[in-house]
Amino acid sequence: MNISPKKISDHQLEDQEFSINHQKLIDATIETIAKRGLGDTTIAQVAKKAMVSQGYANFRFKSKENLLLSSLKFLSDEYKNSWQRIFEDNNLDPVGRVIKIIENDFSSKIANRNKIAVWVSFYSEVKFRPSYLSICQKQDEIYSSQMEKLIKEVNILNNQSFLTPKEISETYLSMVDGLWQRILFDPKMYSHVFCKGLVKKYFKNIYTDEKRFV
Amino acid sequence: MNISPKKISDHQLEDQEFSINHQKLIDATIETIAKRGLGDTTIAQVAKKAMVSQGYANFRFKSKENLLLSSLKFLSDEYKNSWQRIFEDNNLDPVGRVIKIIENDFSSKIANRNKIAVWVSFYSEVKFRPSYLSICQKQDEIYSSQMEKLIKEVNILNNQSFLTPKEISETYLSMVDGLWQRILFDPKMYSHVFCKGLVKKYFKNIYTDEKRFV
DNA sequence: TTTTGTATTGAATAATCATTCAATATGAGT
DNA sequence: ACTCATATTGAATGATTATTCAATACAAAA
Repeated sequence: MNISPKKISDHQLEDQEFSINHQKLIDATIETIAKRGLGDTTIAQVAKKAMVSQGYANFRFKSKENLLLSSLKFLSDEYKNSWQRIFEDNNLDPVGRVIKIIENDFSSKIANRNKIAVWVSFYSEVKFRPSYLSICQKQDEIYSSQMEKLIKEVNILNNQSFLTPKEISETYLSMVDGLWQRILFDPKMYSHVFCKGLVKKYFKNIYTDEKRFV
Repeated sequence: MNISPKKISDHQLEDQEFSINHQKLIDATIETIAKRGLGDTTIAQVAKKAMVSQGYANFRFKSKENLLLSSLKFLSDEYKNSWQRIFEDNNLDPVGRVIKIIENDFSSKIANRNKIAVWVSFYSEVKFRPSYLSICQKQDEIYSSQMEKLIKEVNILNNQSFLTPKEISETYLSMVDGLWQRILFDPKMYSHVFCKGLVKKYFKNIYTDEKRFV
C-alpha cells in the first residue's frame, strides 16, 4: 500500500509532509481506530501496526493529537477528491451527477465499516476539539451549497416545485449521515445495495418521470 | 433536579438501584460527557460535579465502565418511555402518531445538544463494546418494526403505494439520526423548527392530501 | 449516651500511556 | 573507508487516572 514508484530516501520528501512512513502511520491510525475505537487507540499500537518504533511515531507527528488530526485530514481529503471529480466531470448532466454522488457515498471505498467507524469517532469529539471542527465543518458547508445548486438544476429540468432545492439537498445529506451510522450497527441489513436503493427511491418519488433513479 | 419528595435515607433504596446519589452521578456523567467528550470524562470530574467524593462514585457503581453503561441505559430508557407513551395513546390515529413521533424526536428534552453529544459518543464506541451495542441495538430494531407497522396503517388510509412502508420508515429513521448529528455541528442552522419542518415536508410530499403535515 | 451498621471520604496504589532523548543505525557524499 | 547528516530506536520519565481501602462521619436504635 502506498509504495512510491522509485526508491527515494525519506528525508528528501520530509518537508512535503509525505513519506512512506508518514502514510504508513496514517493508515495504521485509521485501522487502529476502526478496530479498537478512538479511546483505546494508543501510539504504541499504531506504531506496532505501522512497524516503526513508538518513539518514531511521536517524533514524526510531534504529538498524538497531531497524528489523529492528520488522519482525519486524510479521510476528509479522500472524500473531497471523490466529490470534486464528480462535479468537474463535464460529461454529466445534473441527474447523472446526483446519481454519481449517491454511488460514491455508498461505494465500498467510502462507506466501508472501518472508515465509517473512524468518521463517527471523530464526529463525536467534534464538539470539544475546534481543530476537528475546522477540518469537517467548512467542507460540509461546501457540500451543502454545491448539492443545493445541483438540485436546483435538476428541479428546473424536471419541473418539480413542491420541495425546494434546499429541502431536498438537506434531506439527502442527513439521510446519508444517518445511513452511515446505521451501517456501523448492522452492516448486513444496511448493505450498500440497500442504502443506494433507499436513496434512489427517495429521488424517484420526487422526480417520477426520471427513469435513471432505478 | 431529582429530589425525592420525602426525605428518605439512601440505604433504604439501595437494592432498588435508585437513590439521590445514584441519579446525581448519572446526571453528572451525562453533563460531563456533553461538556468534555467521552474520552476526557474522568471519575474525578463526574464526582466533583455530583458533589460526592471520587471514591464514592467508584464504590457506588463498581467501575467507571459501569457508570457509563448506567448513564447510557438512562438515556435509552428515557427515549423508550417517550416513544411508548405515544404508541400507547389510543386517542391518536396513525397520522397523529407519526406527528407526535416527529415532535418528540426534535423536542428540546430529547434532541438537545448535550444529550446528542452523549448519544454520538456512545454510538462511536458501539462497534467495540458489546455491552453498549446490546443496550442500543435491540431497542433500535423495535423502533424500526413499530415504525414500519405504523406507516403501513398510514399508507392504507392515505392510498399511497409507490413507497413501501419499510422504505418510508427507514428513510425517516435515518434522517433523524443524520439530523441529530448535524445539530451537533451547527445547532443554529439545524434548529428544532428547521428539522421538524424538513421531516414533515418529507411526509407531506408523500401524503399530499394529508393536511396535518403542515 | 452509647452502640452499631451503613454511607462517605480522600489519600495511597498501581496501571496505562504520551512524550523525551541519548544512543545507534543508515546511507549518501567524499 | 571515513565522515556526517539524517532516520530510527527503545528505554526512562512523568503525568494522568481508575481503583482500593482504612479511616471517619452519620444516623438510627437501644
